[in-house]
Amino acid sequence: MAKVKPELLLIRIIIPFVCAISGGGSAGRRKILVLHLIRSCREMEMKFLVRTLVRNLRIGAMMKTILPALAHAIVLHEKCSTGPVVSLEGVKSQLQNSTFLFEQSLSTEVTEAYNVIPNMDLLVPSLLCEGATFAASSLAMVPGTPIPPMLARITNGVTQALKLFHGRAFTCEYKYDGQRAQIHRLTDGSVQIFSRQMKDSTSRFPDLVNMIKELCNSEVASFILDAEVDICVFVFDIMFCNGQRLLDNPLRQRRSYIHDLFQEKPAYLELAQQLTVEEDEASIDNSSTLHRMSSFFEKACQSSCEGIMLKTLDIDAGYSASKRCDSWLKVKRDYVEGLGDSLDLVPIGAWYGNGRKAGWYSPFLMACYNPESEEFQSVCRVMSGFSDDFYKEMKEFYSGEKILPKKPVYYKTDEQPELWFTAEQVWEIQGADLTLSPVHHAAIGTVHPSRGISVRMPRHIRCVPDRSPEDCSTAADVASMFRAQTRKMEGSTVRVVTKFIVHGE
DNA sequence: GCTGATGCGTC
DNA sequence: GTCGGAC
DNA sequence: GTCCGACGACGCATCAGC
Repeated sequence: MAKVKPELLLIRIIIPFVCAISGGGSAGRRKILVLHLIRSCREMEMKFLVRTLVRNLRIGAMMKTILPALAHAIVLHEKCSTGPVVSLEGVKSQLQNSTFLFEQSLSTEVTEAYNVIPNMDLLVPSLLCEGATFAASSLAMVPGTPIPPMLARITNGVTQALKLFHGRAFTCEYKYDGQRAQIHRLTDGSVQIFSRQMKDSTSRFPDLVNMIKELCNSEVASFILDAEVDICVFVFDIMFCNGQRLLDNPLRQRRSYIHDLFQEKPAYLELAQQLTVEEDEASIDNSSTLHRMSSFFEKACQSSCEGIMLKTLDIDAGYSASKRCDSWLKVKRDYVEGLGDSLDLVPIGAWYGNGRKAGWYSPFLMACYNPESEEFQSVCRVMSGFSDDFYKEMKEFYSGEKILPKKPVYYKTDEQPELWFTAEQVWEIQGADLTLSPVHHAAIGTVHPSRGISVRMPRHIRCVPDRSPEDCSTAADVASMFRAQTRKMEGSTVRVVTKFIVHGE
């Protein structure tokens, strides 16, 4: 192969090459291209080329860095275009004196604007046009451009939540187990739906689009709604309505706008189930309030919801786009002590960690025990809930004799960890739900012929000391927990038919 | 045309 | 989604 | 307090290779 003379690596030249590679034998051609790229690298380029290829740049330059820089650029831009032509150094020294504070405030404005409308295609032109006079509020919300959804803070129980909202009116809502959907109606009458990550997912919900068009009142021009969608649409907030930005209106007010937009259609489009606690009831000493909240939470869980949300109604009750806020709290079943499904599992293998966990084991492969077949059957991987010190301990503990040369026949799993361990310890693992798994073998053949059981969002809670691996959770335990869970779901809600068939793109 | 691997997006 | 840790 | 990077289970679409 001819030696490639190192040329400047330019993204605009490389990308079309990469994109063009597809079809038969493309893997080989891709390999050659990467080889050429690597040969063309100089100094630091290799590091970032590789990081780019594995899609993990790890340079810590997120919007927090970019946005102030953008503000800085705008100030420089203004200076250069309005004042006499001076050297960049001259501009910089000027800035340090008079404009420094001003630049800071512009930076705040830019950041604020970006939080609400994270769209450079809108932000930059507006900045160039308005320059130093730019204000976050002047960047108009546009239906069709998603805004980052507001997020909630984790709370470990109804009592803690009530304590946090002491003296303020608030609402409790079911937290439905579905997908977050931001529903936009544009002035031309079309409807667009965005996911939690602000991806356009309109095409995945064709039936929902039609229903929205059908159900909203004729005088409605445009809106942006926040909702959870599973088989029904549960609307819980509105951020924009008929040209009006509602982000700063308190939730109680925003809610009234929702009522004006639609009639509810049970099992198709509903407002989220809710319970209101008024200011004078919102006291930690008020046992009646606590009781109402607890039973509301119970009811939510029984209706196959994940738990409840709590939101202030009047005070600090705006819609804070993209922020995880104290004005929205969530209480999930599995956060509450003793309510979640927790399993005692045995680490039977592990992979080597990456990045900041390089040199440690992460994740670990966890298994339950099946005494009948005398097998350890995998349940899940786990990488969350460990302290750095714990990783160090485990690196020392699982070494030497405790690392097996190959997978024992009585370990059952489709996973292929880099290392197999002898069964030694028992760890308590907590998760949100149990699921049927295509890869894990726990209780395989009992609740499903070819699938085992796994656990959603597993995390390590603690080590269970003085427990022999054979005394961990059994396959039968896991199976019965799984059955209990599905029973609960069938017994409660009126989940009739799937109305929103999710289509691929 | 089928199938296993991979990527991507949901939680 | 969860979590611990760095800042 | 906030942010960030470690990674979890799954289902689906797409692709590469036979």
